[in-house]
Amino acid sequence: MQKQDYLLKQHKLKVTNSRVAILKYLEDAVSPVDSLAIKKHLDKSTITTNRATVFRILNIFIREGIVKTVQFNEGKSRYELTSKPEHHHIVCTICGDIKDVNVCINKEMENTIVNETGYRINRHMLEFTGTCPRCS
Amino acid sequence: MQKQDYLLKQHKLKVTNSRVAILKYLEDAVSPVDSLAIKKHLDKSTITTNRATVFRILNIFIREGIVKTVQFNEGKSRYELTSKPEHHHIVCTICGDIKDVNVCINKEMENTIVNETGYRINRHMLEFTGTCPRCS
DNA sequence: GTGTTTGCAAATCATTTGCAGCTTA
DNA sequence: TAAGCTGCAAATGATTTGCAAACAC
Repeated sequence: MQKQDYLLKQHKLKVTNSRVAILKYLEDAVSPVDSLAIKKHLDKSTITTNRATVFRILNIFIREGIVKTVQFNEGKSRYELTSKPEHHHIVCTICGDIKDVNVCINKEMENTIVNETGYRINRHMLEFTGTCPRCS
Repeated sequence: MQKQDYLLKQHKLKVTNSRVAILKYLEDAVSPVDSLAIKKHLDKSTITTNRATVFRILNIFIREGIVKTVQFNEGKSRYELTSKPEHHHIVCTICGDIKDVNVCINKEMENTIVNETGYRINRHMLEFTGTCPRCS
């Protein structure tokens, strides 16, 4: 039994080719991928999946907390595994390349916000925009 | 001459009712608004504007650097004036309420990223998610 | 076997575009 | 008047949904 099968079973989800393949693809992805990239990847393999199915699978994964979305002002969502170590992204405004960055917000900052707004904080998201070495 | 007229002229844009009204609405907005909220606001006044026109105006303002977009994983864009002092947002996952927060990334952090990735940084975006005092 | 998934086609939602008529400068 | 705007309707692109057939367990 593959580890993807195991993860699916843990969440009481049926093990299907598309789901396993999508999980594998997300594990290998070096940056958040969009639904079309997932679809194209599957098309290259023996597994043919419908676009609607890709979205349905992704939404189930999101509901289960396996996947989360990121949006980079592209008018579409990108998806990545929540199990990836916490990180943020920097996007090249010229070529669209996305890299992970490992800086993070400190507790002190969060406390300031809690005091300022009265909100309880669950998550935060940090995104940088700039030009990559090649495009600079 | 109103200050909105002046701003439009500075950018060599013709002064029209819709443009002035959208600028005013954005000035009064306490958090980023979406295209529909803008349209509804205009409908309540004497100015009737087409949805397409709202988008066209917003895109011109973005091109001119008067307005910028923010996205909160809602599948749509929100808009705010770039002239607002630099700030970030915290979004309530329950009621969707959005508040400004005033913490910011420090230089040190940016330097770390520059060294780590080789990217040149133009902008950054910080977003917190949590529950507002009322929903907590 | 039965409840879950999937494919397909149609629907929806945000946003964009072509074109003809109207307005601002 | 001319370039720049706008309305309208149709196009686009991402995502969702209804329904009937196929599949996992």
